[in-house]
Amino acid sequence: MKQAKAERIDTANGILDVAEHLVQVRGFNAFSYADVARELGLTNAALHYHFPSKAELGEALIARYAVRFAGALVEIDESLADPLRKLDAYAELYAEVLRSHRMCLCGMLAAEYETLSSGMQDAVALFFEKNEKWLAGVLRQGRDDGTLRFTGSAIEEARSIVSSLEGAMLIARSFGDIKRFQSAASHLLTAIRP
Amino acid sequence: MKQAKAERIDTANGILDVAEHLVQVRGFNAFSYADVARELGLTNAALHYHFPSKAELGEALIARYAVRFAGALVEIDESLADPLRKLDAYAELYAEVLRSHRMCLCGMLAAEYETLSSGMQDAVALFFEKNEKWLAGVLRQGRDDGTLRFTGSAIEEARSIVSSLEGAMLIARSFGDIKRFQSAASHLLTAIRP
DNA sequence: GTCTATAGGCAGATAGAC
DNA sequence: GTCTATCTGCCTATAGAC
Repeated sequence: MKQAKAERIDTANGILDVAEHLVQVRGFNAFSYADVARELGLTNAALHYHFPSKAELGEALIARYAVRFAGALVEIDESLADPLRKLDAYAELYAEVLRSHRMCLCGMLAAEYETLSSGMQDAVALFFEKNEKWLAGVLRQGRDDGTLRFTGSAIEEARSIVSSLEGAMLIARSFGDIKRFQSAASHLLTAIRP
Repeated sequence: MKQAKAERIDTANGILDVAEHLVQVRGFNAFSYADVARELGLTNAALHYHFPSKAELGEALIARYAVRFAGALVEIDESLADPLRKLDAYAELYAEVLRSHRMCLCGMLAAEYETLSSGMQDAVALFFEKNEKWLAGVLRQGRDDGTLRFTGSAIEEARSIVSSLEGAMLIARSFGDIKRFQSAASHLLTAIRP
C-alpha cells in the first residue's frame, strides 16, 4: 500500500550502490554517469533525475556510507563489552571492505579531496572525526578498566589507529594482498595490549 | 658545448615537475595535458612530443620520483648512523611533502591503482617494496644494536610504518592539518623506542 | 621542438515527449 | 520516472607545417 509501483527496489538506492562500488574501486574522478546507467540498464538522463549533479550524488554517497558505518559502530557497542574485542571488530569492518577489493569510500575520497565539492569535503572530514571520537571512547574505556594501554591521549591514539588502518588498506590494495592488511591490523592491536 | 640551444632548463623535466605537482594534489585522473601545457606556456601537442601517451608520462613520473626518493634514503644512510635518527629523517621526508600540500605521489596513485596502466601499477608497488626493504634494514640494525625494540619481524614492522605514514598523510590532508601527521609520526616512533 | 588545426570520443548536464 | 535527442565542453591523441 506504500507504493503504487514497486521499482527494482528503489532506483535511487540502486544508483548509490553502483556508484559506491565504482568510487571505492576506481575513484570519484574515474567513473561517469554513463558507467552507472549502463550497469542498471537506465539512461544518463534518468540518473540526473535522481541526482541532478555529480556533486550531489557524491554527497548522498558519503551520507549513506556514514550512516551505515555509524550503525555498525552502534552494533559493536551493543554486542561487545570488552574494549579489545571492540577494536578487533572495528578493524574487521575495514577488512570486509578490502575483501571485496574496495578501498574505504572516505579514504578514497580523501585522496581526491582537492577536487571535491566543499559539501563532499566537509562530509569526508566529518566521517573521520566521528570514527576517531568513537575509537577514543573505546580507548578511554579500555584504559580505565585496564584492558588497554597506550601512551598519549585517547584521541591521539584514535587518530593514529584510523590513519594506520586507512593506510594499510591503501597499500594492501596495490599488492592485491589482504594479508598485508591483516598483518598491519593485528600489529596495531597487539601494540596496545597491556 | 653540450646543447646548441639551452631550453628553459629541460622541457621534459619541466613537464614532469608540473605534472608531478598536479598528481600529488589532484590525482592522476584529475589533471590533463592541457593543465600542464598552460602552466608551461606550451601546447598540448608539444607535450605529446615528449610523452606520447599519458601512461608513459605517468611511468616517467614514478620512475623519477622513485630515483629521487632512493637518493634521499642513501643520503640518510650516509649522514646518520643511529637507527632512530634514520627513522626520524625518514618520517621527515613525508612531512616535507605534506607541507607543500601534497600527498605522496605513490600514495595518491595507490588510491587510483585500478585505473592505472600495468606499467604504472608495477612501478607503484615496487616503490613501496623498496621503501619497506630499506626500513626493514634500519629496523634490523636498531634491533641488533639495542636502539630499537619491536615485536614481529622487521619487514612486518616496516610495512606497518609505511602504511601508517601514508595513511596519516592521506587523512591530515583532509583536515589541512600537518600537526595531525606530526602527531601520528612521533607516536609511531615513540612506540619502537626501548 | 614547437606550432596550428583537428579528429573522435566521452564527460556532465538539460529540454521536452511519453 | 524514464526516455530520446542534443548541447557544450574537455579529453587524449595525431598530422603536417615551420
